Amino acid sequence: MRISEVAERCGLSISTIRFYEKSGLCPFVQRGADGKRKFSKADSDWLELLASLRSTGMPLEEMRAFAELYASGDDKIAERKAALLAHRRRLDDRQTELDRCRVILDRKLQRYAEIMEDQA
Amino acid sequence: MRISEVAERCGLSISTIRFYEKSGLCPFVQRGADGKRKFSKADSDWLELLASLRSTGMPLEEMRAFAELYASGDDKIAERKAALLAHRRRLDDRQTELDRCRVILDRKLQRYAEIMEDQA
DNA sequence: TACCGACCTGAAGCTACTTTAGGTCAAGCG
DNA sequence: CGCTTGACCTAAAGTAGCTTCAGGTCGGTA
Repeated sequence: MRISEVAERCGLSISTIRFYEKSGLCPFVQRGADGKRKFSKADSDWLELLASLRSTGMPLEEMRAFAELYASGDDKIAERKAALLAHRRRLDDRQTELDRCRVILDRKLQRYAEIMEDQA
Repeated sequence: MRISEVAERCGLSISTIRFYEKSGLCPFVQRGADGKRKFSKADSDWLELLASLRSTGMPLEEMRAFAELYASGDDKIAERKAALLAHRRRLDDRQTELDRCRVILDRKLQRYAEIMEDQA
């Protein structure tokens, strides 16, 4: 698969994919004789997972550690699961924060609506 | 109110508050004769609102524009409401993305659980 | 043959902070 | 009284996570 296709699939930009490779988040991506990256289905899936971890706030450093576990195969499954469970909790925190902000925002919008009512 | 109290209340760090002031997000904060910032209740509330906008992804540039509307008082209420409504939609997008990532994460955790089952 | 589009690299630029270095001032203590 | 401590101040440098830019290599097409 070409880099543009993978970008399309996983929702990361082409430069972000290159940046991730350079940062050691997917060091296993192959190259063709022409020097271009060749992505397998597994590579694409991995980048999609990375994208969803990143977009919910996992730091690159932690993703790099996770990538290393991933690279050393199924005997690190327990550690990989632990890493994702830790992130799962962070996701719940995000949800809480999102709800909290929604309340603040909606209250403010309500107040604005009332002021505009009075002005009319 | 001292800067440390405001930081406590609104959940921003002291340096972030100073940085926000320098960036024009709260140019109205008063100073004492000693040069120290003196925050009113309104200042604190404003920073709390900023914090919740920021933590749900509003860019500083947009916050700065919002701060300008805020500074010019109640005749800009309609525009302020429009800005918050636009952000409200962004918040919904975040929610959608969060849900999407939760599904991916939970599916992955499920897979790991199965693999560990097989290994046992 | 000349150009186009998709890829490549390294380096600089950008956003939103955080950290550091160095300084002021009031309060408390021996 | 001098000394330290702690909370504040500033300007500047550092950091994370990208994005953009400048410049170069291909394979295919008019």
